[in-house]
Amino acid sequence: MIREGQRATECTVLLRGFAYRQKILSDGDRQIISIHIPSEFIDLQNGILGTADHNVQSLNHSEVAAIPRAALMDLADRRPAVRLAMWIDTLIDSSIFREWVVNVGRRDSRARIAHLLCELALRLERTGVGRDGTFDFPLTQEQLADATGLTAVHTNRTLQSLRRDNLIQLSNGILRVLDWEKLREVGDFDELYLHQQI
Amino acid sequence: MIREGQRATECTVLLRGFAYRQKILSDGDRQIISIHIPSEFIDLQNGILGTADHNVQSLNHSEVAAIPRAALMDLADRRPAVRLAMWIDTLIDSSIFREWVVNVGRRDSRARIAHLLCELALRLERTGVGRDGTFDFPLTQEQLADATGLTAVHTNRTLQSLRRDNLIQLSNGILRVLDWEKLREVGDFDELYLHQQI
DNA sequence: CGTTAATTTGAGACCATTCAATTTCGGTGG
DNA sequence: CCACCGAAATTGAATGGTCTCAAATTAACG
Repeated sequence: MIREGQRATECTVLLRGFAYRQKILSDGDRQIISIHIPSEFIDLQNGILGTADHNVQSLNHSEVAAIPRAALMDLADRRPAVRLAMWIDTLIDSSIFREWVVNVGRRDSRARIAHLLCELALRLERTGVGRDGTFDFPLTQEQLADATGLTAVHTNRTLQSLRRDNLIQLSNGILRVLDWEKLREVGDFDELYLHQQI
Repeated sequence: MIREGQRATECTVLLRGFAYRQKILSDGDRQIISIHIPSEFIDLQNGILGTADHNVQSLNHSEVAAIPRAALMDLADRRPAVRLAMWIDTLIDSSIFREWVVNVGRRDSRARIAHLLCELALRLERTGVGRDGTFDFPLTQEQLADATGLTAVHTNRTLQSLRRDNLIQLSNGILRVLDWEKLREVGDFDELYLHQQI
């Protein structure tokens, strides 16, 4: 959808499906930097900064709305409320990155994955996708690994351990959270950083 | 300087000295999320979001300017250029976080530290602090460790390995980059993400 | 100088990786 | 509907990078 180094001419909002942002290292390894669910801006920052510093890919069949950069800037100039909302959107984005730094920097594999699952489940719930602790979750284990800084093999084993403890159920692209409280605890999850309290 | 959960009433700009932002995990571990040098905003995002989601600490004796949140917002409303500049400032912040996710997520200890040193050296150079590859660098090895997701012990050994290869010199709070190109290569460093090209 | 913080060193343990092989799953064509 | 295929998930065993714990050395500072 967007390639690193590319000049931004428009901004896109994800309407349906999942998307993710990633960076590729010189040795071919990759790190997934964020995962996006419907209704989220996926490259607002590129629109403002001008040059993309990372790639954006769609995860499954997805649908986006592209807004010309100029139109967006014009809107921002004329509507203070919209402008502030967009700024806040990018700031929450930023807050999530900070938490991800913590996640990959200081948590062990179980906590990393539990934390990521908590975050996504909560965000999905908040946007009304999925309910009763059941969500679409189209990430492969390899993608999950690249998002948590682990290998696919170890991600597999860690997921098994979370399943064994009856914290989650994950198969066929469907995630079911069986024990919210425990999962939160394992993932050291505190949602303050999502800045979602209304 | 700022404590997690605290309501923001003012924004601060760092005038002298270093500062850093950190998050403390429930088990007491900590992750340093960013390091700030003079002339940078250290909590603009808190000013806009309202609640701090992390702590900010000063590293050495430092000096800051505190701007009342209301005054800043007022300025933003009346001066489009300033407003955009502030937005861009927070976006570059965000871009740096993304790179840090990659750094702690997918690079080994040598690369992590080399990358961090490259980033800071470049930022210091750009703001005119230090020259000839020589910079103030007041981080202790423990803080360096918390910024790279390593332990202090391993950070020590890794620094020794970088010194042994004549890439850097680091002691008494002074960093000297001896071989820019090699250090860049070891750290897999590409400055695009700093968005500093003028 | 004395005291505490910071750095350095050593050895052993462990979490996560690597490499390779096997099994399961989802989709496709005959 | 079954056979087939590639992708994804799973398993095993060995390796290795980083951690842990503890002690020694050096630097910083009043």
